[in-house]
Amino acid sequence: MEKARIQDLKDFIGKEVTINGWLTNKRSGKGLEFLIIRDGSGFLQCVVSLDNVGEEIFQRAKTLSQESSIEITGLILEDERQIGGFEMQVSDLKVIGAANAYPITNKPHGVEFLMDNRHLWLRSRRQWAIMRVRNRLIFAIHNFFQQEGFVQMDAPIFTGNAVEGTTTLFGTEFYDETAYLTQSGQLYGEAMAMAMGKIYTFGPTFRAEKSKTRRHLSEFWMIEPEMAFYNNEMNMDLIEKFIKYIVKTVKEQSSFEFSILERDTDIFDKIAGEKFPRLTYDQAVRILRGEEKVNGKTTIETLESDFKNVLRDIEDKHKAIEEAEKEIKAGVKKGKRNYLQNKIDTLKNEIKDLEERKRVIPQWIESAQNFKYGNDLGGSDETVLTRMFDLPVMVYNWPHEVKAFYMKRDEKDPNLAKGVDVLAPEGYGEIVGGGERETDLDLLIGKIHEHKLPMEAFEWYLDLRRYGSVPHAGFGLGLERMVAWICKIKHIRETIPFPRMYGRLFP
RNA sequence: UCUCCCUUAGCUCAGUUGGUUAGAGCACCUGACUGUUAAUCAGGGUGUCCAAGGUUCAAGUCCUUGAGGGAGAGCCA
Repeated sequence: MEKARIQDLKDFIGKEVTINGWLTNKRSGKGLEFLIIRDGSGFLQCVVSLDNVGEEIFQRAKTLSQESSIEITGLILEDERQIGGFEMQVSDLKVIGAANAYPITNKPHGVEFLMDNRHLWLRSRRQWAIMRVRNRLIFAIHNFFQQEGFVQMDAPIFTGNAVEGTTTLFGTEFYDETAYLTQSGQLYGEAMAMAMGKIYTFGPTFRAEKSKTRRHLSEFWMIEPEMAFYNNEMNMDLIEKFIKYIVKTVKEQSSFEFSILERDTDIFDKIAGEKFPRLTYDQAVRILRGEEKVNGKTTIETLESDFKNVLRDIEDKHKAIEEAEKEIKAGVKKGKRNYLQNKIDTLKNEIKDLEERKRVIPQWIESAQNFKYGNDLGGSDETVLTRMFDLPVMVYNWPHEVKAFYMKRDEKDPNLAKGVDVLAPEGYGEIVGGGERETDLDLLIGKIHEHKLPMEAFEWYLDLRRYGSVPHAGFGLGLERMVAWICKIKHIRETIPFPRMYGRLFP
């Protein structure tokens, strides 16, 4: 019997095939078993009918437990109602490996339980979809840079010194010396760019920040392009072209995954079609404080109307809960009661989220109004800024004090550095940070002193300015933050197969 | 490092002003139902109420300390 993967079933309509997979869910009727199987490439409902297969195979199907691995054979039919659009009329079923009391059921579980069972959680439909999008994203990123004539390079993971002195590093042993796990491949990227013209790194990055937030990992993957003969303007053009390419490609290739994730992809069309707002830091601060309007509204006005909407939503949901509870009290059938109880639970969770927003929006308003010129943008400030545009927002020309030592000083205003941050919409915040690099040897040496970094460790880097220095620029993109935003996942821990974060080293 | 919240059955949770024998759904098992979409319906039993100490006639419930987890701030991609 010919074997097939679920993703290729369109070539097997009306034919009999064998599929290897796992049972993900099961429903039953008299003389009928509906097995929902997955094989890694998709999902398929397989119908086992007592009349077709006989008593022995039917019993096998009836007692099959969740996540048992099987070899299943049958006729493939088109059926638009089913997941994936196909269905199998089963003629044979073999059990490869039975699963006993699989811990993750088709009902809700808590975060801690799921994280402890991450090795199994990856089999679930949502996690499957996220990992598939991640895969597509990685491929699209490589495609983009290869098409643009970039050379991929691997930067070292062991490093002898910090790139940005402020960040905490993971120390490790390197023979008789102390080495640190890399927190950026950028300096090495600059060296390689002088050899290749345009390069990009794609590798793991480690930061020992004791951050317990939804946007932080201790180990994450970063893409860092670096281009010779590039200024910050060209850099921003490239970033915009890059993000437009990514969202367009991923939308085309992952529609099934996005439907599982219930991700509305309309915003990707807007992003691919419209020009990204580019704000100087000064202008971003004015907008944030409510001194400058966007589309006729200030941030304060926008947030206050958001706040009112939140209050109204909370009230509506409380009313809906009351009504459902009344209905249950009046006495309904068990099925209806379960349905209503589920609805109430969902509403309660939604209210929790809304209460969180209700608590937080006034704080955002206050922090935006009182924003101090010269500071870096905080998490809420980023959310507020992007809320005004519903597009990725580029903020450039920053006060040089908040940026890294290698950032190029603005010729027109020595207080500014030619860096750029790209803020993702929908509350996701900074996904890209980059800028033009300092080429002035003396300024660079001064900055290394200022940041109290060990000069001898940077001699090789200074050589890049001594031998044929050119204007150059680049940026860094956090893959997991990108995946989180593209999939509209709340927490970054679901965007990488086995997250390493503060308080989590297993499994 | 700081602030707030949580910890009750294998899992998700409810448990009123402290008051008798701590509950529900799911998972699991048995049966019913010939097209189910988290199928449904009937039946079946399970607890170190996170730990230690305290208040009280009486603690899952109140207090103190500790452990684990979550959300946020700072820092950052």
